[in-house]
Amino acid sequence: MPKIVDHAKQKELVAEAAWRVIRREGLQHASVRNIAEEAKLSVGSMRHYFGSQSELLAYSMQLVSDRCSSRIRRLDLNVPPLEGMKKLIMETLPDTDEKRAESEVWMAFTAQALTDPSLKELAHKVYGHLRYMFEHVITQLSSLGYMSGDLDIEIEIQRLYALVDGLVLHAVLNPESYPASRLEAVIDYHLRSLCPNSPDSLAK
Amino acid sequence: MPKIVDHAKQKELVAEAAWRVIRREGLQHASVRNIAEEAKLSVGSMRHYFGSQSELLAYSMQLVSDRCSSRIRRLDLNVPPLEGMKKLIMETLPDTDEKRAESEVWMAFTAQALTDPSLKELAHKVYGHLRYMFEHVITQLSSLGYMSGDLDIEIEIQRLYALVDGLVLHAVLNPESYPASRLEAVIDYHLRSLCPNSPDSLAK
Amino acid sequence: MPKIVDHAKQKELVAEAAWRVIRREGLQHASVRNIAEEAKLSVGSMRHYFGSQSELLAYSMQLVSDRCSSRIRRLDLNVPPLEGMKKLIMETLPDTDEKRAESEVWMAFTAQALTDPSLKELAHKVYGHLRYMFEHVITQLSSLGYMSGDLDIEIEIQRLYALVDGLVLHAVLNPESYPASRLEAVIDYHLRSLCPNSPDSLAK
Amino acid sequence: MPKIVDHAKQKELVAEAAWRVIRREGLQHASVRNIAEEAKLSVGSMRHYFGSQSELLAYSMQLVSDRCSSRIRRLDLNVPPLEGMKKLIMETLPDTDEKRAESEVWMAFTAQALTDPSLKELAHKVYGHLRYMFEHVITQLSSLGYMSGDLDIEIEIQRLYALVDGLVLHAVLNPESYPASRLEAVIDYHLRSLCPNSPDSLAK
DNA sequence: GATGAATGAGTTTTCATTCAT
DNA sequence: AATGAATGAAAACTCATTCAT
Repeated sequence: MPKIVDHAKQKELVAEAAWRVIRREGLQHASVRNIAEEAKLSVGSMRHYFGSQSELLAYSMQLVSDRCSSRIRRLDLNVPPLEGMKKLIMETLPDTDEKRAESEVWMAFTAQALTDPSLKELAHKVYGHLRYMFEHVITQLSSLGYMSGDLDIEIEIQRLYALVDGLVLHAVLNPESYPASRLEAVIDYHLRSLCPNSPDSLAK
Repeated sequence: MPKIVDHAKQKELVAEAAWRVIRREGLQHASVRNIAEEAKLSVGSMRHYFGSQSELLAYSMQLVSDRCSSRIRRLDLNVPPLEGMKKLIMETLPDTDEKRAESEVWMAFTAQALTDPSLKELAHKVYGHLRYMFEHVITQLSSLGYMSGDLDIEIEIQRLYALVDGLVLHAVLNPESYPASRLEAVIDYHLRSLCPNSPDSLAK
Repeated sequence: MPKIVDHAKQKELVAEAAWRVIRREGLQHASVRNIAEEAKLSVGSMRHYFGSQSELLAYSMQLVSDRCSSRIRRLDLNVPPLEGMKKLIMETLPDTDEKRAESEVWMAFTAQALTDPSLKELAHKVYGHLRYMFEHVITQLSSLGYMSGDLDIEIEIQRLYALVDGLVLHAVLNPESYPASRLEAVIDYHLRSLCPNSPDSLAK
Repeated sequence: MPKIVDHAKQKELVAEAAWRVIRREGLQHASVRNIAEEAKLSVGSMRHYFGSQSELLAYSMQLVSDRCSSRIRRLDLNVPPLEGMKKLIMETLPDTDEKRAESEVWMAFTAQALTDPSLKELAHKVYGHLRYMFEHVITQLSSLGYMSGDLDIEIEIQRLYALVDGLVLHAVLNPESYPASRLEAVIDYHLRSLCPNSPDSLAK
């Protein structure tokens, strides 16, 4: 079914055009017309891929999450546990141009999700997935005995997740103050402070 | 003599109407028309107070920052230092309805600032002020000898600021998971982990 | 395949609707709305033909000039030279309803061009073309030896052009005082006074 | 009654502010607000001088004509007749900054008068006055025997008036091509061609 | 399937005018 | 008398969506 593949590919191309418009002009200018122009398509033919603007935007938001997930899935985790956890975390941070693009777009969608129910659902789903990932990180480190015994697991999860999202926010707003090296340094620092008993060190 | 109206007060009333619209329907529906209706003014008369929509929105964004600043200025800091620092931090977190409202509005504006130069300027200014406040918190705790000696001041500032903004974000997106008590608990926890040598404890 | 519409023809129809509005109500009422209504189109669909009001008005102004040019181009100049020159001149004068319409519209645009840079450019271009035509008329008559030798060519050009534009103005403002016969008489008179040596006479 | 004088003076100041707006931005931007701002008055207080916008604009148009009339009235005509006639004509041409301003404003109003009945009346009245003045010029020169006998008086009047208004138009549109000296040269040239029998010459 | 014409509702902004003080 | 607040209408322009071809 080659047509299907083309169809899916075309949808991604349109969504990426949407990303470019959103980054350049903001979500409020991500009109069907502007996106069609950016994708070099006619307004009419975009309707074959997306039945409405909401559908297009929801797909574009979903694509950000999918791209991040598939990066994480492709990660080689045959490394010492502490470094593996760090790798997971680093995948969510804007330390490359591509990831910076995604973070900017994600942030725009997140703000929109506050008042747009159709986006809100996706925002919550993704929030849940990430929360689950950070839960995994903390429980792993804890069950490996890297963390000191009296730590509060739930708070550590919330602290780590908040730290990461706060860093994403600050890096997006202030990219020049948050180069890849700085983001990595903050994560290394936090993980080290969490894991005084780790036998691995975060070589860098 | 013209009709006497408290110009400044009227501007605040309009800005607060803008907040309500933004919270209810999002920034993209914060049209002059909708805000005028919410403020129970005619569109035309709103122009006496704000010459353009940008001006209105910039003022509304500024007001969020001003409200937070004045709350901080009114704080009674005649308390043990660690508790004082905590009070400063807590003022920025959405632990009341009023502050939740401000946070939601602030988040919408922040996302918009990514692509709107006039808002970007204000976003950066406020970012600088907050960064300075967190710098103050960390250097105070450090110079009081509460923190262990080998901590990296710069990273601690960035970590604290990111943690706080991440918490704001999560609390706004997931208010039911982040009641006031939870926000306070995370902050207490972080401060305690920073200050193993503090003579004060954070009574709760 | 899209609905088939003659794009160029449609633009002319809209521009002619604009002319009618301008003649009836003046340039200041030549709003997009009024022109759309006159053209029996929706405001929105006029945007397919003209991206903005300025574009529409510039096109409408250009059309006046184009119509006059093409009339001149279609002129049969296989006549005695003096009569040929007269025919050129007469094409610019409002001696028919159609030409009166064009002159009225042209005058409205010319006044607007004083303060509207996009129209000013066109006004100057057309001014140049007409000036060139009158230059041609004077130099032709001169090189044929029709004019007396001591005439100042440059001044004669300016005098002829000013006379013609002044007549257009007066005929537009006072049509009942300037019927076709009167306009022709003034031009005949001026040409005769210029060409005492002409072997042709301007039969009338 | 000093108040009355002030009132009249104030009206002139407002009208001159209107002129400045019209010259700078065009008649379509000569709104009550813009004129009030230019005149440094409040919108409300302008209502004490002009009951409506039409009234203000009509007065502003009238003022152009009045200024020109009073300049002509103040003219010293104790000079040879041909020079006197030239002086009359030159008063209507834009050969100084002040007169250029009036001509520009007049042209804007004249175009508007085509479709605005309240201005049309004034335009016609002024047209009549000027026509009368040019009639006077031609009949004077004729009765003095300066002109050759076989001239057509009526056509000469229309020719002179059209020439003058055409020159005004061209000078306003192309000021750099029509400095004072050029305007004067064209008028001198025309008068000389009209008056081959004049004993006076137009010294220059 | 693909295109672009068409539409009507929406946006911000400017405006003349009225009115309370 | 003088001011500026208030209003509702009208302006240009953008938009998502529908539809004929």
